[in-house]
Amino acid sequence: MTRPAIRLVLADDERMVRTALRAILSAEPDLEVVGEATTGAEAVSVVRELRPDVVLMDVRMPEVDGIRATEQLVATMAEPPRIVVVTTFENDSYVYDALRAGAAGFLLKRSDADALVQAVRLVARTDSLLFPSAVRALAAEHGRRAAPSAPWVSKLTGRERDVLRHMADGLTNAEIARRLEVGPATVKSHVAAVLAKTGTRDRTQAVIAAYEAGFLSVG
Amino acid sequence: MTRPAIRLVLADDERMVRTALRAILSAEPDLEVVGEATTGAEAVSVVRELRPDVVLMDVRMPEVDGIRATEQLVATMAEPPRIVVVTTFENDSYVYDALRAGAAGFLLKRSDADALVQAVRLVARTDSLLFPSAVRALAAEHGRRAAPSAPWVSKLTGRERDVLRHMADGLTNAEIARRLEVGPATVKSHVAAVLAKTGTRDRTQAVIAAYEAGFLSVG
DNA sequence: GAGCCCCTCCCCCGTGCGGCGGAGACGGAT
DNA sequence: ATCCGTCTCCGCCGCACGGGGGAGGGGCTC
Repeated sequence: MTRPAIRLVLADDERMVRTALRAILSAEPDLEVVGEATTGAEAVSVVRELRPDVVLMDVRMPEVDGIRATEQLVATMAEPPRIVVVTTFENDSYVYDALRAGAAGFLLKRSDADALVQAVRLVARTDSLLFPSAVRALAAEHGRRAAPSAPWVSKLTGRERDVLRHMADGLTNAEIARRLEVGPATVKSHVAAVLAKTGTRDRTQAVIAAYEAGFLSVG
Repeated sequence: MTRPAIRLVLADDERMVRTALRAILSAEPDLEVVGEATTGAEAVSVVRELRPDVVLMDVRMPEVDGIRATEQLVATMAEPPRIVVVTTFENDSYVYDALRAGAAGFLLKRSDADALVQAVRLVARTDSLLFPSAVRALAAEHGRRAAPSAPWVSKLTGRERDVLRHMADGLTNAEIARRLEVGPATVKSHVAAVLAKTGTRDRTQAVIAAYEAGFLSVG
């Protein structure tokens, strides 16, 4: 049963992460890391050129993020590779976007080496298992809730949107800070900006406004 | 690294399917089929008794179907096993129900032996991989449209509903007290009860829960 | 280079909020 | 007659929150 090795590309802007992933994956005889990328744009070109079987794609990357890179690859390649989106937190709203963009899998950075390797093998070899097109359908439907939007939506900066999304998950400022990997004071600033722009007085009203404006894809 | 074998229970009303699954799975040294069931009801009792690591659960079964059996197991067991729901068609609406019921995975009957084995190993060993809580969230949301209201809704008293509605209007406790013509302390009590019954931490989370449960008339 | 926006982070301060642990009154159930 | 659930209300406490008013750096445009 000697199959050709599974060819992998790693896309992550942090060298340490790439190194760690490479170390884990290269230890497996049936896995071969054929390329790396440090930005979303680079990921797209590297993947187009090398045509790997699986891509481990970080969400957070300079220039073009992992979601957009995934979108582009899935949309433009005849036979796109299986793309596994890697992130730190499972409740990240990125998840939905990742699935909608066409990601085949979703992996947490805190996964152990064993899980990582098995996940790679799994997505590489099969297309009929854990949540295949069904998930795509779910995510697509989720996204179809693209609502008309309220006036204030367009006035929010990128960071403010991030913060509002997390507010709408019921997180405290401290928790949001941890997830966004910034200081609590920063989150406070963004929250204040969100409250001002949404014309609300506290986080609860802001979340209500978000729901009613269809800002959240749930609505 | 000799780990204890992964203990499996197969639940399927067709003997042929069980035999086939058993043949495939038993060929692997690290997998052990410890029990079988032919109905949903039987699956529940067998699983409760044997406490396997993974259950392969057919959707279509006599008496109680696989979805309900999954629901019951996940809801009632302290440490429910990983339940992989098995079906024939991927666009089956069962998929959504399965995920919502708490299934850890979803497998198509046309999967080859290799995929089956790997899927079992994967769900057994890890809980942080391909589409974890995110899928659950998606499925839950999907279900909300079809079947509104959450379990906690019916448990709220009349007054608690009143208070929750006003909370969802973004009012403070003092404001709610004025509208309901009661003391602020009373509102606090009701709010506390609402938080307890909705399993939320603060009013923001409670409002989110209300929105997502379709508790509000306009949502 | 000046101006502007965005993101980051800091201080102080008042308070709304939620947890904890009560209590009295009413009404329906058995 | 007793019990239980509901609604009403109390005090105390700690903390997360939001307001006010900043500061510094990077990136953009003009």
